[in-house]
Amino acid sequence: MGIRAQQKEKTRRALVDAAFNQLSAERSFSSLSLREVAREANIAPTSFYRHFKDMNELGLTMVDEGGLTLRQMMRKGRQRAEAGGSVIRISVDTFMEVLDSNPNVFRILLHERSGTSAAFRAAVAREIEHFISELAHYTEAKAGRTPLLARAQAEALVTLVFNAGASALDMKRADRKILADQLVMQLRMVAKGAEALQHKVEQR
Amino acid sequence: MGIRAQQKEKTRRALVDAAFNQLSAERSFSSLSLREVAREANIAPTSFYRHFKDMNELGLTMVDEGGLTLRQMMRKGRQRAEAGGSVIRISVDTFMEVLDSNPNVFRILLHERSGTSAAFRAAVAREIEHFISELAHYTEAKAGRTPLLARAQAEALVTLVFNAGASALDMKRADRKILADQLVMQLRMVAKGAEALQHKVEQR
DNA sequence: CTTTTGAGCGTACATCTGTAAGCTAATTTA
DNA sequence: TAAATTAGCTTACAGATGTACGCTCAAAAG
Repeated sequence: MGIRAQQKEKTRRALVDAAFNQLSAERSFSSLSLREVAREANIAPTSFYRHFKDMNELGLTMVDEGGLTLRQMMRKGRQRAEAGGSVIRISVDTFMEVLDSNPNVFRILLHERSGTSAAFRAAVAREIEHFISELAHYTEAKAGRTPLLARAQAEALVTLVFNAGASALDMKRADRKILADQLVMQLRMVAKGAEALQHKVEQR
Repeated sequence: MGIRAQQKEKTRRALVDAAFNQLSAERSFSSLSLREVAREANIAPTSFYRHFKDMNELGLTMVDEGGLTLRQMMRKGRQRAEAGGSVIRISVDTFMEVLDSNPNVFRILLHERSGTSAAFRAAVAREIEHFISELAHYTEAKAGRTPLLARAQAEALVTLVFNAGASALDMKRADRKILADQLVMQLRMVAKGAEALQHKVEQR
């Protein structure tokens, strides 16, 4: 890569990082202005356009990147689980750790999931869909679920985890522990319930 | 009520209604400006302040009002269920009807739940808490659940319903039907699972 | 070495925002 | 009836925003 392309990539990263850094509990992506992001990245407002068509394009980039980050971290967690222990417990713990170390990555997904841009909502839905289908295949294989049941179960699990994540963002460490315990209980409910429904189907 | 107070109330309603009307899939409350709302309500921008301290105060009013509306409609649905039939099925159907007739009421709750204002998030959480505790008491009484279990179950149910509601907002009637069926399945999972966990506790 | 390219900059402008100040006119109070 | 209150208005201003336009100057291409 030439010097020029290298520098451009660096600036692009500065823009993405600047935007991520400006996210917080009080600041959503859609409330960021092009000028603010450019300022934080130390470039002139108009130079922004050398990298992204508009703020929308930057935001979608962030959603994609965020989804990828999240999935990679969860995958690492699953590897830990294969060494033994409750899959549910370990997955929840991993998720909470991700939340702790990358809150803004989670924030943009969480917020834009119910945001005002159809493109953003679709992008987030796509990321979440990755989680769901990965999980559905897992339970279909490991627990021998009907595809329909596996899908419903996976979706319920992901929904509960995501939702708990949203609550956790506003909490201190101690309260998160309680939340995590309750989440584990809820996930077990779904697992047990799916099993019961599965048996019902098999009895016919 | 004097003529003056009556007119004032009328204008206040016009403001609230104007704000609700401007909400849509592409427009969240936080993206509305004071001037826009005033324009839609046919008053001068500065007259807004005769009714609300700022947009925040209007928004919190809307959240409270919206939560109340939602609860009232769900209560009516529960009365229908007492005449016989699956509580889960009827509740889901009622919820979908509410969504269809008052999408913007649901939108503000949904969006501000993960919004950037702590006050809004707290207000929405309070409204949701009403649903959860009502439901928890119900299952504690009807199904004899442990308080802890009842709480976790109720929270899971409400989470799943709310989340399905969010997805439904983007769907056409036919797809909503499928979604509703899957939601019913998920709610049954949770109910069955909670039952199973309850038995486990009782066996000791 | 000469030419082309393009990242980043400064200036400029039209538009929108929240809200301060002070007026009007109708209702309410005394 | 006279005085006080107040909902709503007009005017005004400072600040922020997105982005069009044209320049510079270092890197890349030839």
